[in-house]
Amino acid sequence: MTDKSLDRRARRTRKLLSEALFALILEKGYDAVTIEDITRRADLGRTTFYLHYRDKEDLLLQSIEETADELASRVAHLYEEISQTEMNQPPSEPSASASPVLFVFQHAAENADIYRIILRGEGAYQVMHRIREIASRYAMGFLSARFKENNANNAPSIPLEVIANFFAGSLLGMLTWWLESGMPYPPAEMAHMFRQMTFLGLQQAVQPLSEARLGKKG
Amino acid sequence: MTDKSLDRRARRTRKLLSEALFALILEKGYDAVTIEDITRRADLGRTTFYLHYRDKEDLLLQSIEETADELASRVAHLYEEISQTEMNQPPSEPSASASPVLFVFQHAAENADIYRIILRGEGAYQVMHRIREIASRYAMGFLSARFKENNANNAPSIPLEVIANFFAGSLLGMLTWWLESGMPYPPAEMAHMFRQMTFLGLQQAVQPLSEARLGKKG
Amino acid sequence: MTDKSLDRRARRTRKLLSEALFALILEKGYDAVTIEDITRRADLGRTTFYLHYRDKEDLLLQSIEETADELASRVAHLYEEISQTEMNQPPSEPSASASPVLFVFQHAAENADIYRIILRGEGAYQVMHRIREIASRYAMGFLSARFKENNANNAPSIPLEVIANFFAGSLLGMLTWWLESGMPYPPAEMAHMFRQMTFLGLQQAVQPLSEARLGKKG
Amino acid sequence: MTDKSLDRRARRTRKLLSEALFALILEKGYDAVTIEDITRRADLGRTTFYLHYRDKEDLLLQSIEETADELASRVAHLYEEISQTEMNQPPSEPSASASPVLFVFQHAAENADIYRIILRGEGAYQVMHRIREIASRYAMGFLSARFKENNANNAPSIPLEVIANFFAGSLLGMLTWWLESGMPYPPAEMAHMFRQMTFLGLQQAVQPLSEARLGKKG
DNA sequence: TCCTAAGCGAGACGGTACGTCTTGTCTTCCA
DNA sequence: TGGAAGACAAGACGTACCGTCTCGCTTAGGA
Repeated sequence: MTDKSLDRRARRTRKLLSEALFALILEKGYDAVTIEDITRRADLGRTTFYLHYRDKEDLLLQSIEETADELASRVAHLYEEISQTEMNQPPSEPSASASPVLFVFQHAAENADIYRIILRGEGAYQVMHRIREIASRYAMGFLSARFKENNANNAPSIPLEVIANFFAGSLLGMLTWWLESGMPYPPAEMAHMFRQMTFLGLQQAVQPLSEARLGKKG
Repeated sequence: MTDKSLDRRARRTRKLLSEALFALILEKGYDAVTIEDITRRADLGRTTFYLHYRDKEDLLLQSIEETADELASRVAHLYEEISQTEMNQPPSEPSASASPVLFVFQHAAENADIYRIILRGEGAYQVMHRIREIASRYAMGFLSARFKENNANNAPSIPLEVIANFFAGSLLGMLTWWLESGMPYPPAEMAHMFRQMTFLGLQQAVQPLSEARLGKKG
Repeated sequence: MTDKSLDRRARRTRKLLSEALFALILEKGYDAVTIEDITRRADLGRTTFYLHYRDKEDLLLQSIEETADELASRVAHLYEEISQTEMNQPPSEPSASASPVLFVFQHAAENADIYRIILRGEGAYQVMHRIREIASRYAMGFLSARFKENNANNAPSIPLEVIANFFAGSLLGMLTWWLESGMPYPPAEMAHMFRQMTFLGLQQAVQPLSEARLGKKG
Repeated sequence: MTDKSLDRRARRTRKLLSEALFALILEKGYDAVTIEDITRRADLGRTTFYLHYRDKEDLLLQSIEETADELASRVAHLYEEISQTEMNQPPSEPSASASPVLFVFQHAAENADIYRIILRGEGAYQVMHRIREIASRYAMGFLSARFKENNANNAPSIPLEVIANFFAGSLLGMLTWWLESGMPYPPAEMAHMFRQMTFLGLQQAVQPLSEARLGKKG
């Protein structure tokens, strides 16, 4: 069954099903959602579900796939742009405009429901894993490039793998908290704060005036 | 039914059940574990399960409770000690010995199975939530104390709530990755790296020589 | 769910179930029969049982219904015939050919298994009750007609209700004994003996020669 | 565990249990009664039940035993008396005073609850069977004696076995109907009507004036 | 215009797990 | 020692979903 062979009707059916699933997950949680719940909500017969999906999980994964793919490819694009653009700029001023971090917060805001579902770990541990991987892989690439540039012959004080996963974990953690709290700050601000905390550290965040800190140090 | 009224036999039964559950979750994943799986493994009758727990979830939660409580109370203790001890020390040198962060990594190493289950979000989203809260609440208290000390009249550049959740998210992210990767570094090293990345930022991690950074800044 | 809407498959399933039930009741007694026994014997899934019946009792009752209805309607037919035919004949010669009593014994012989189950009171006290009512109601109608014909202005020495129930009780008692003893006499003979005992009394049965009795009476 | 070894306390416990059982059977029917229902009603622990009885059925049987034994022995006594007394009396005048039939109705009236339970076939098919046997055995003996007396060399027109079972069936049928209808006639009247119907036949009952019948015959 | 393949609804069916209920055994502790 | 309390195994119960299947209906696009 090629995607091409799907006529309009089938496509509509699939859309109805995935919308019903998302709505129901947010209402009752993934586990409590029944295939019949889904088809009843979508006003379809239970048999029809199995005409299109193997599983509740299959439906969820396929429904999320699109969003995840979009995120992954856009991040990849941005990463390439940045690699070329920022190469010649001081790393202490992380790109503000087209930053992948900003993009992620924007993307999450646009697809808040789906992100909430993913980040809650509803049903599909794998999806969360995949998102985590996308983030850490991006960080990995970015960091290794940056590191090579700056310290070609010194090993980093912290293994890149650790840094990448720290970065990914922080990002997912921030996203989760942000979405669960009802997105109390705009994406741009979140991205800014996130970059500050990530790159400059909490110390600087707690002591806003860099002079204060440097003064104490000196 | 007071815990006190539980005689030795009942206590043993409960222990058998929770051990069986942990083992089975790690083998097949929470969802795939059946009540009968559990009782068969524990060599008990299925009815007996319902004599002690309402649910598979009830068993999991009660079994985790202990570990979570232990963690929470120990962290609380450590926090108090630190509040008193570090008050008079420069914040740029995070306590290394009795640090709560170190303690968490140690505690996770000791209870690796349970942590893995919790952090995977297996079955109980709430448990993960609770752990996240413990972490962020601790961070909140710690940061607000630190902030008051240093900048009594300046608002922090980043809201404390955001910082606390960033901290909690990072910690859980690190723990998750660390446990899923088979704990490739000892707890002490993890705690050290985590503190570095968290407090001093990734910039410093990528550019190991503090001179380099300070030089660029200066 | 009309009987009409049941397609061939469902009808077959129901038949398999009721046959299995009858066989098992005769093997182990109603109480000892398990739903799973029934479905295993019928080569069906246990769930399928509940698709068609609420209960073991529901299955039994529905399965018996048919037989009971058949009996009731046939008896009603016979009763009407007799009412018209015997009206003009001396009541001292109970109809031998199309007698309802004979019919009942024949019907019981044809459906021996079901009758055995009913008369043993296996599981369903109500069924036995219904059969008893069919018999007593028939007798009631028959007797009241006969009585009016003969003694329009004299009250019977025994209340008709009592007579009718005596009749019904005798008939069921005879049937029970007959079936439990392996039907040692043919239905016709049973009907004949039953009519003799019922209408002419045991006295006559013990003293076979009518002369002897009449002589004593006269 | 001899009956002798039962001290007063144990005897009281047993009595409480059997009373509870009877009450509960009449309330909800034998099948619906639970061991715990019984012990709760008797204000005893469930374990205690098993100290005295194997089963719910065991309790019922043992509780009924007494009544059944009493009936059987009294009927036996009466039978012997009658055998000696009525030998010399015309059978057309069934003994009215100390008749076993009358006794049975009286006994049933006195133990109405137990009889109702037995005759409904509640739980113990065997008990009903035993009662039926007592009745038919008695009738058997009585009839064979009577028959020998009157027609030593003629076979009876109806096998004695059949007559005896007819008699027993009629009696149990009458009793059942009588008790279920709330005993609408006094025992003596029931016994009288029963004897009339049984010995003289329904024909006579329907046509109260013996002349009418004899007239038609002639 | 028909006809024909696909989407779809209805619902029987086998299967697995659930949580509940009752039973009968056993052990411990109390009066 | 009789009884109370209650843990436990065993197993049937009725329910809820699941995924498969068969049977018909409808409906839109190609002959």
